[in-house]
Amino acid sequence: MPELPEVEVVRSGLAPALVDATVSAVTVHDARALTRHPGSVDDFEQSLRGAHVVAVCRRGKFLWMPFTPAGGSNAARAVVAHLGMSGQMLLRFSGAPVERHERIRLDIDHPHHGALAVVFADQRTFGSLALDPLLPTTDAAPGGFGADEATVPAQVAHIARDPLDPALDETRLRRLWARKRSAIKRVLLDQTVISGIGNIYADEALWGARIHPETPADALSARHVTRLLAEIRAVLDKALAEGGTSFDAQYVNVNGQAGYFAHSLHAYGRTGAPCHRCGRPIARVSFMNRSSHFCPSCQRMPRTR
DNA sequence: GCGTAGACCCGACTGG
DNA sequence: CGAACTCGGGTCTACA
Repeated sequence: MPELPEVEVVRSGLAPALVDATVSAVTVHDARALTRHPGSVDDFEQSLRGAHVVAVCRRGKFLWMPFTPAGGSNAARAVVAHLGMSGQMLLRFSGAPVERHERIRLDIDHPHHGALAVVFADQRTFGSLALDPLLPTTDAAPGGFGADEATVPAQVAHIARDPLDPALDETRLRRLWARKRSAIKRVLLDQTVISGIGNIYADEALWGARIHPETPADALSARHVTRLLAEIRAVLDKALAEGGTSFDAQYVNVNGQAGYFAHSLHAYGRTGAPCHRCGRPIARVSFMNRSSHFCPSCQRMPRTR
């Protein structure tokens, strides 16, 4: 469930069940899901058993759950979750059968919802869970969506704030974009500049702003940048409202349900189909070892450099 | 030249 | 044979 809207769907689905819950058991089916955990599998299981979950937070495509350890006092660490290309967080009843591609299961007890299972399933294993220390944010603002505390996990510290974060530093963002000679699409995908945008929403936002994906970022006018930022926010908001983009059963919410935004796409995956603005066919080019979709007629490169 | 920062490629997987 | 909503480490280049 990879980009910001899909990850936010997961965050908001997990929060009611996980905030205030206590972890009763941890089952690691596949140690590859812990490649980003600094300690051993045993350390992961033992540190988490009996832990009390304080919040479910998100910045860009990263999720984290601050917790107080069994018998502990304050939340100094968090479970960091990244879904990679195919990760899912599923909420199941206690004792539910092992899911296809299930990598890790957390059994939890919630004061209102009772016993539940949180299942991390991941076909391609690019996703992971990890325990990570919480560090203060450099701007003293809350670490991300769903966070009250001004902290982020160490693994998330280098990730920029996302377009839906009120603490996003737009001045810094404009300055960074103005300095980059790389193609704007590449820059949109750089999570240290602005986070949460992946291949789908980069193509969609550039289509909406009528900007060619290979336009050098520093060639964009202030007006282009304003339009692009507005399109980014609009497409992410709309995708979130529609439950995210689901092409297949891979991208689902915590209850296994797909989102509807795939029906609203204008560029991504529409190779050869008529542009919804001008009717000319959407082009697909290979770019950075992945696909870029755009309208060659509506999205022109600027004439000057 | 050295050291550093930025840019970019590629591998890490499963499976339609 | 290799589509695919990911990330970061290694490596190369450019420059002070």
